[in-house]
Amino acid sequence: MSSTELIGLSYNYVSYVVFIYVCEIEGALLARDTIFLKAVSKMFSPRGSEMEEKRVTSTSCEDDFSTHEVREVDKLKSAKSEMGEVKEENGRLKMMLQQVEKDYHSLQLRFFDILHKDVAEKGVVDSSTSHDEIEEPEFVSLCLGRSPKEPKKEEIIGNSNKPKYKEDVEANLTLGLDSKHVLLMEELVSDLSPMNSSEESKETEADGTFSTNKSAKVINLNDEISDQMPAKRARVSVRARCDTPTMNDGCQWRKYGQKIAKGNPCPRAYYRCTVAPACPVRKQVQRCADDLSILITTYEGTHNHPLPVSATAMASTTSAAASMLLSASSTSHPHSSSSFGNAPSPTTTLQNGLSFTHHDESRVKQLFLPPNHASSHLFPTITLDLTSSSPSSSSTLFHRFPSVSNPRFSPTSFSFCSTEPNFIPSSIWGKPNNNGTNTIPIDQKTPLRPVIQGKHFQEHFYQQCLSTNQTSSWEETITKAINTDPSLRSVIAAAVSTIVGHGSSNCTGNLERAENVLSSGLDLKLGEHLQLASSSKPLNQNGKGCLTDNYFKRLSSTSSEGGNFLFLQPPLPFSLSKSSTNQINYYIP
DNA sequence: CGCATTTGACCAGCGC
DNA sequence: GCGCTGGTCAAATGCG
Repeated sequence: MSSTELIGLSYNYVSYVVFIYVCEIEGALLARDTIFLKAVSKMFSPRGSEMEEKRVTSTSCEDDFSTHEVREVDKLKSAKSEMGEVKEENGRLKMMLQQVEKDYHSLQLRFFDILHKDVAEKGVVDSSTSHDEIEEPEFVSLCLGRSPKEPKKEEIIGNSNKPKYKEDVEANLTLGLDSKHVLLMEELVSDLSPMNSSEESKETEADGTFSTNKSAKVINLNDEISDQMPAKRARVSVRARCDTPTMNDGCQWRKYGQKIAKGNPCPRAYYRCTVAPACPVRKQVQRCADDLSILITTYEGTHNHPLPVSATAMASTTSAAASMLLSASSTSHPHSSSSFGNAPSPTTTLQNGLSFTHHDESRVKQLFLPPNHASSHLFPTITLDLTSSSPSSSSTLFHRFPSVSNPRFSPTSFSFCSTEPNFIPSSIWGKPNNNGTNTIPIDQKTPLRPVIQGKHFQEHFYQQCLSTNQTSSWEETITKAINTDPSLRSVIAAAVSTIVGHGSSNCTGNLERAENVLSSGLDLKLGEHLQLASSSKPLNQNGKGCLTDNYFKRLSSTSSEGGNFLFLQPPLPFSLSKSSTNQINYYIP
């Protein structure tokens, strides 16, 4: 693994941390606001005028009154002091938030710096490298599965150097649940829908309309964002062992065609999403020719409607994969596009999560053809391999799709390892109904994306992530990866120390502490974190916030208790494996 | 009867 | 230009 990938991994990792961190602080700020308002309302409550009345009417009982008045004045004073404390706390939290953002930004810059250096070095080696692609600043998409940004989007932001993420966070320093806040949260959630990084489908554009429900406004905002996305349409292909005709991903599909595709005796079925009438999302389902127990599902398009909760796991997974594919396709072409298909070429492949690998063509040709061979000429395709069970079965870990005729988009493969033959938890994709189709109704009680607001979003968001019940594998994967690779640990430790280190001037100490945190096991207690992040009672009995303190204690603690490092899990576990080739992967048995 | 699926026809893109 | 292939359409069919 090159330094770039290493930094990329840590950058991605740290992005999760920062996101959670910011959410924590925002939650704390909201809580402080509540206290502040309470204090103010206490001051101007009817009891105040009641006190005035008493002052006038109870002149005959001056002793009683004076006692009572003193009591009320004391209360007023305590309320004022409380208000002052809250204000101070607010200020501190704001400062901390700004510091985190600053550190995050500097980390980002460092990452880009290293990345550029790395690419430049490779550019020297490979003279055929396209400079345009080197300069393409789409690495940002590594963050939280976000999509690459377009200059147009940056123009809107107003500062091309400032990440949108930061801008949004800054917008939320107003502490209000205003539209900006909703937009931020909405954007974050919308990134979890499949293929949001891809452009809106032709159908949607042709229709020019969206659903007329109350979510239309927010969806249009998303559409505005997706309209700014690059004109690439990524496809996400999921390979999974599945006995049923289709994999239940939580969405509702209608079959509209079936074909016998070349190179595979098994027919390919075509489905379109029917959750919303005009939803442009399609999927293709085909059995693997080599192993009939493996079902290959290829998703394409962007949902233009809120997703059922049961569909979010798959949606977020495919979205993240697509984002990484799109960013990788823009950043890796210097290596992949030059000679792929003709000579043993160092084809960049996102394999087993975040590592890169190189294949020669002879190997590539042994692997199966993609279900969408022809379309892969047009669209970049990423494969999430959910079938592998061990690193030794490397032939099934990744499958390069030979896109010889058009090397522009080298299909990319992710691999998710599992020890169970049919490991996809029913909690994620549910169970197919009798006829094998997916007819999971949208839970009407579940708040859909457009109505998720502010703090409630956080809870909802985390709950959704938690509901995927995939905590352990990803935690274990990352934990083990970090434990087994000292260099990775160092890089992440450095990144983490950048974030948590602002409280101390001792950078070395921070680094050391962060390394200790990492080596102590990175026991990622998402449940605990949820408690923290979504707690409706972030204050202790004194009315002072303990949330942030707890957070920092947890973050900096090196005790064996674990829970010392918190971050958001991705929707599905990205397993990392170590193979014998020149790539460095991480594998969790 | 309504809805979902099946299946042959049609179209577009690509390579030769 | 022709043939191949993937993708979609829509009438026919099946099912509850």
